[in-house]
Amino acid sequence: MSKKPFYITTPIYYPSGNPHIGHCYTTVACDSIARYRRMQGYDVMFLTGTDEHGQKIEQKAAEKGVTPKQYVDEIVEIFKNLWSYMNISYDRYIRTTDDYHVKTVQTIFKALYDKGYIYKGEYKGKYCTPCESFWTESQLDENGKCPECHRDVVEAKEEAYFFKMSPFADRIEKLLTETDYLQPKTRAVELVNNFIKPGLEDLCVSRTSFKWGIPVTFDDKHVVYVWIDALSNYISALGYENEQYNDFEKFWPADVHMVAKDIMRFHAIIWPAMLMALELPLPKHLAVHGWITFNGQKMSKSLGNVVDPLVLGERYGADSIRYHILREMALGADSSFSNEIMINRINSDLANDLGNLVSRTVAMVIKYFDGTLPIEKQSDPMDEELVNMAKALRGIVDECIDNTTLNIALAEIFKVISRANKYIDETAPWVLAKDEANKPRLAAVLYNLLEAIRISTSLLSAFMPSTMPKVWEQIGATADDVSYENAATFGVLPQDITVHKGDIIFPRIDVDKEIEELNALITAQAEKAKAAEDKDGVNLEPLADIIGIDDFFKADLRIAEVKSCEKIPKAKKLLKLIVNDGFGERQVVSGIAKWYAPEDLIGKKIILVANLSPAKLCGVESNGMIVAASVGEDAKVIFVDKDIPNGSRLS
RNA sequence: CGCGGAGUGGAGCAGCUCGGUAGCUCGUCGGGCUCAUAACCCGAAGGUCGUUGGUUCAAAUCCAGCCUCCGCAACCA
Repeated sequence: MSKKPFYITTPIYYPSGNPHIGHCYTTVACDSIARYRRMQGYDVMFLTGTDEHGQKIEQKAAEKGVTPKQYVDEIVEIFKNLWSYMNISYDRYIRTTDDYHVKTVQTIFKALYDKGYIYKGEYKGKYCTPCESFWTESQLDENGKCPECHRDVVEAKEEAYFFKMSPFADRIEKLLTETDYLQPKTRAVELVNNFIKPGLEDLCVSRTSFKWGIPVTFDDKHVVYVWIDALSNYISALGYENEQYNDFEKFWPADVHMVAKDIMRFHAIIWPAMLMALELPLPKHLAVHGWITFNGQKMSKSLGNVVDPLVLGERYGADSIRYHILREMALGADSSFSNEIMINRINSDLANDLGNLVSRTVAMVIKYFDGTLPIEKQSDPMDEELVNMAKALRGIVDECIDNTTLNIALAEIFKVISRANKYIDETAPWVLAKDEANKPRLAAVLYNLLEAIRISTSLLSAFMPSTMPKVWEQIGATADDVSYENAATFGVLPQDITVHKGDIIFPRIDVDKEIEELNALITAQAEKAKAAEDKDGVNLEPLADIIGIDDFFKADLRIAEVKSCEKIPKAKKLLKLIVNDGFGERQVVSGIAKWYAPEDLIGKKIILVANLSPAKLCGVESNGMIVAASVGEDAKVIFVDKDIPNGSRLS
């Protein structure tokens, strides 16, 4: 009998920095599903990896003075260490720099080219430099200018290959709206309205502006751009068009691609289009989860709230972290992370409910029966509810795994654990123990508790693989006792089971103390990161190419005074300013609304790029540009002395 | 009027498809128990379900308007 295959993937992560708890969530979720499927008897292929090409990696490596490969090698080690620490049971780890992957990508690129889906797109095209967009003649506006910003377009300097997406638009729309490919489906409308209805644009799939990528075999000026390079990993890792592996037939199409919402679009539209072009079957499900937010904010290094999963793991154990993120995250929605939420969760569910249940049960078996239950038992109608709940649990969890609702799976398991705690109160074993005549009843109660624990923890072991075996040791269960097959049956443990007192499985955490220490740790970490960045200067853009003084004077920089300023309602980032440049008043639009309120600017003098060609932003005309300094993600407007007259030129 | 989602006791969420007693976890307060990790069990307080109007015998649930928040798109000239 051959086992049924099950193929699940994480995205391949971009190693431009260390892994954080967001990477951790996706990977832990996939790992739990993979483990559960293995328990169920599937032949599982669980793939993760890293996406190692691209300009950003090239730059980062250059800043550090190492080759891109050396740079990624180092970070890949960090990823692998974290996965090993978190007990991630991946079957394969793919790196896009692996030879076999390179071969697959090159073959795919050529195949799409030969089929006519990829074409060299630039030489007849027009390029709008600011928009970084190519346009065909027909797309230009009535004046032959960029249809987006209505400024001059130039013959493109960079030729590029394009992937024709439009032939697949209808099929992709159907895939999103009429099948259960996308989980949850709520975002399908958004995708269809934003991308498919307006017409799928052809996708630029090669670059000549950087070298760190997979060369196009038939045109070595070009490297393959991220889409085809990265997305192909899901099939190259199975040996599609390469010699490294040969289980493509067995595992494709994938059962689940799990991704965070920021890359949903690529997996919902581009990836299916590629597969359609290659005439390959489509994956069955795309499970999209949200971000882990920190106290409601998106995690970011500059906010100093990036949580290092390794630090947390060392303090509380990998399984506690696994449990917390799996329990908090609902499919499709963001979940809020904070040290307090996490510690409370660990305390109340793992320490108080589960850990304590094991502890008190084992203690009673030892106290009342010297560790070994007698064969003779006496059941009671009172037992039924607990027994039935435990027996039904496996079916419920199965369903949750099918639907990728891991948080619900955990909630259901903990319902049984909770019921078991209640059962102790109902049966009051310490009362039974007072009368020798009640021993058979007492033995039955304790046996039922051990069984409830056995069933819950055997199912839980997919989610918390390292601590559950410790429980089994204490309740005296063998590997066979805690198998998936036995998880739907009550009464599997031997009637004369012997338990063993062990260490506390989930120690209670002192909330106040830990939060204080964690906050200190995070602050220190943020400061250290900041200091390192300042030192390395990684925040600074590289210096631009040398220019002559003539080039400088091409830009006419003038002092101007802000007369009035208001927000542009439709735009989030834009302010509309009326400035006096000495000659008169003009309207300028600037993308600084995030950092400046209109009243911060009125009356101030600023530097204006006065001879910039006019442009429309969100439909509002802009004549010129306000000079500002970029400080990391932020922008700081350069204010100048009040005494300088309007219209003075910078030279 | 670009597209979409969401507003439910102190916090986080479920319920809304298919109207009929507003539910869960945590927190708070009170009680119980003593097997256990100051854990466990029971009970209570606390919500006009964003707002206004409509449909209906009956609206958290259906319809319309409005307010607020969030995401996507657009947009840092």
